[in-house]
Amino acid sequence: MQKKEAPLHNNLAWPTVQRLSEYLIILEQFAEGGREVISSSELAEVYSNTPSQVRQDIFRLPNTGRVGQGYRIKELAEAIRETLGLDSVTKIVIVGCGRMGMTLAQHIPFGEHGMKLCGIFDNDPTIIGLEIEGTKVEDVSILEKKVVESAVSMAVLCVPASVAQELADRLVSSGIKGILNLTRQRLKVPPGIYVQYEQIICSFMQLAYKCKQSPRPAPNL
Amino acid sequence: MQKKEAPLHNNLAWPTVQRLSEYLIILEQFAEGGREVISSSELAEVYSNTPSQVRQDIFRLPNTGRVGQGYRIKELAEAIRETLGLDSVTKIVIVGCGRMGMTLAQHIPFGEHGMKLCGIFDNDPTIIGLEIEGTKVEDVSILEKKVVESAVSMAVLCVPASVAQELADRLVSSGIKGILNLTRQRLKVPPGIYVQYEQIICSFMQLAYKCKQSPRPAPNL
DNA sequence: TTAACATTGATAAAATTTTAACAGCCATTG
DNA sequence: CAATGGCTGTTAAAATTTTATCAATGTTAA
Repeated sequence: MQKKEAPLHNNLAWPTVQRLSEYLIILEQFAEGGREVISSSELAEVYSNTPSQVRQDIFRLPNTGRVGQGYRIKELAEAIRETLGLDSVTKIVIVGCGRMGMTLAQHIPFGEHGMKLCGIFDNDPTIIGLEIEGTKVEDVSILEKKVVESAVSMAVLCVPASVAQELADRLVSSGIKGILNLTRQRLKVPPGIYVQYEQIICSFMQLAYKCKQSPRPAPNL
Repeated sequence: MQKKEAPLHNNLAWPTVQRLSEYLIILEQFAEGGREVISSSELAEVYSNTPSQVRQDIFRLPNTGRVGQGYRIKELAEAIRETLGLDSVTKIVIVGCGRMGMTLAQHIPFGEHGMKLCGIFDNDPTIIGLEIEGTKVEDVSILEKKVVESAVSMAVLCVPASVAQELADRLVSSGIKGILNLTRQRLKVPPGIYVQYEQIICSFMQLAYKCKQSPRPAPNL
């Protein structure tokens, strides 16, 4: 069976993109553990979906698995990175260094995923100047200057909701391409600019819905 | 036009549940601002989808909008809360009070969304005893006892990946129903227990994919 | 060498989700 | 009071996404 040529303009379905990013995390962990090969059914087991869906997701990738053998973990991970656009460095800034911004700055292994943290900005004089994970917090007044200078392409927005739109506008006018929005403010941006909303409270609500489907089980200690 | 009776066993499509939780945040903001009524097209505009989809999502809710008038914001919000299971109090614990756990404890307005934070647990003696937003951090060794006692139904997991599965097991055996997992460890849980994964790094990757679709625009200052 | 086995790549069918269309209702206006 | 306009509830069609199926292929064992 011959693998069809990968289409040049690879347009993946959004649910597929979401799963691929999660597969990548799983693959990286397997790789750390020294595993070299994984089958679609094993990945499906860990991810809690079906082998068929895993194969369908991987099907669009440039990579080739080995029929009868499974996938080389490193090759597959690389193929996912490439497809997601993580093979070349993505420059990022964090806007708002309150509790959440600071936590993200310290918590997220940007470097491990093809991203480079190029700046952290805040307007609080007691925070400006602090060094977090090797990056100094700068005054938000020089945000535009820095974003343009470094040609930053993505921003994380962790400011109070009341100023979120204003800062989004400033980021957009500085040429930013995507915003990861952790505020509860919906943002209005021009076409071609992408906003990804990340509201943990919504995840709670969604989990609450799942939990409602059946009664709480008895403890089993 | 007569509204059909709401089906008793209201089973919503998952994408619908996701959107409803986000609509709720938007509605709450409009309500704060003093607005009383909203139309499907207005909500669609803010959310960036279509009026048709908004109406389709709302269609399954027990609530009734007013034909020709739009939706009463408070009624609609209440209907969403009810449907999502946020009308009765959901008891929650936070497991792991490192940087992320602490940030969540301080950052998330549990009370405003029908949830009650019933405990924060860690194993670090320098952290145990701290009081965060009115809740004392307790020793994780009494986790099971507390979860059973208070009949807690959801947990947030913010521990190192290496101990995530172990703690998930302990939570499950204590009768927990749902886990919001912020670690990068995939969890294995029995059927009927729900895990919601929340990996910010994945949101970054997904945003990177969106951004890859078109080139970075020129700044426009 | 040949047969048995495991597992992918690919396609087709099934299921789900989104979009479109419109009748009916309420408020408002002339 | 009738006509107009705006917007929902509902259904049907279209599009997308998931699942099922199976031929093809490399590996291993007899």
